[in-house]
Amino acid sequence: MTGKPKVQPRGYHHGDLRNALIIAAAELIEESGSLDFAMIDAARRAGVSSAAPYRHFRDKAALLDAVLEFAFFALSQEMDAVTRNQERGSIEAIVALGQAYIRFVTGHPQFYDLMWGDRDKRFVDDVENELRSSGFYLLVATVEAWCQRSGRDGEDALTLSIKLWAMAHGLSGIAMHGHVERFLPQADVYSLLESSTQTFLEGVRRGA
Amino acid sequence: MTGKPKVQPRGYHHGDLRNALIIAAAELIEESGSLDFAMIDAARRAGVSSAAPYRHFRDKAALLDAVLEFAFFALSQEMDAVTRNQERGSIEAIVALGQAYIRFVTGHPQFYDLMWGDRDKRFVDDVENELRSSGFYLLVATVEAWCQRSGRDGEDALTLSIKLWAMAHGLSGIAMHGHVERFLPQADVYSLLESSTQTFLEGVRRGA
DNA sequence: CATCTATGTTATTCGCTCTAACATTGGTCG
DNA sequence: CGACCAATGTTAGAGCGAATAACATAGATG
Repeated sequence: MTGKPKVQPRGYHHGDLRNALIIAAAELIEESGSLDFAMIDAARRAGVSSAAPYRHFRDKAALLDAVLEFAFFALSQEMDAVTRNQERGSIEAIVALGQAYIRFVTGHPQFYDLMWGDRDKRFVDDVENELRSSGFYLLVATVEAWCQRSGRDGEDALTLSIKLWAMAHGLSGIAMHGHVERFLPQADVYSLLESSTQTFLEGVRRGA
Repeated sequence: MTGKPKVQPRGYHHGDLRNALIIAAAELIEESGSLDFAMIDAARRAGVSSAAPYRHFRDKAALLDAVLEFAFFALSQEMDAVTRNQERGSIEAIVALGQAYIRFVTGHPQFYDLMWGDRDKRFVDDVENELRSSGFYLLVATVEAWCQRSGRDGEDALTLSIKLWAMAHGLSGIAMHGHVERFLPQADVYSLLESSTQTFLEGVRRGA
């Protein structure tokens, strides 16, 4: 997280316990497929006692928040990577962003639960907002470019982006719960997003 | 749930404890805004001891499943009610269904967490699928009617319905997390859905 | 090198889920 | 009609995990 190199001090003091705990928690979440891991297991995995984590995190929710921050960072990284291979302002670029979103979210269902689960438990701090926005504004910029290229300068790129985000987000959730398989066994969620996006943007072009 | 009348037996045996617990749990979830209620509180609220619930539910997850079933039932009821006031096969009918979905989901965020949270904890039984489908097939029927009216008989109503569901579902989640307020303070989620739907269906009409 | 603070440990408390063993009662069948 | 028994309730308590308190160690700093 902080970029410090991983070392093996093995002394009384761990040296990088905070990050070790975040990684341990993320692993436990990934392995169990649930957010209900035991604090003591994360501690054990990091090689410390059950009380040690509380020097770095006020409580379990705080550790989960750190994992959440990590997840948002990873997501925005992947979205960022994807835009590099796409022509600026093309429909393909917009589709690729949505597909990256779906790929990340369905590939890490536990992170999805963290990111979109219970709202109240989470202190929606600046970091989260910033990271979340960084991914979102990538989409906004792409949509703005598309508007210009399509001669629809008057269009509100922000509103359009929210709607496109909703499409990708909605399809992710539906796919993750197996509803795509259930109702459209022959379809896959990535092509659903592609055709949805094309249909929608065609509607925008037509001024609807 | 079972339709039995609510009575006041007040004896050693409760008489309708199973339903009383479901209601108590739903209330606690609603009040606390979280799924982490204590089993003993639900029991207390129903007027029984802490062990009594386990005669009716194997564990807490089973009680949550019952609440989930109730939530799906309530959702499909609301969607059903909405179609009655709409012209069959109109865009308005489709929009109204989506808005009912959003209204239910954002109005009961805790139910949303139940319905769309952790997948593994939940035994996805037939009842859930049936109820979930009953709401979904309401949409499918409406979309089919719209296709006919719009002279687009060849269109796959099922695929279209999944995409429309995704729009409503995605907007719900985004709105619930305050992102609509954050990014589009002057907008509201219901009109976003309306314009999204219109744009999308215009794209479909154009054959995109 | 003395000390101070960050970070770790062990021991413990507390709350909650779930089970065990026992109690009550309403329905059923001789 | 009355004896039984299955369903449904009760109290007691085991066991787990979160969080805290009191104590220990060591790495940094003057």
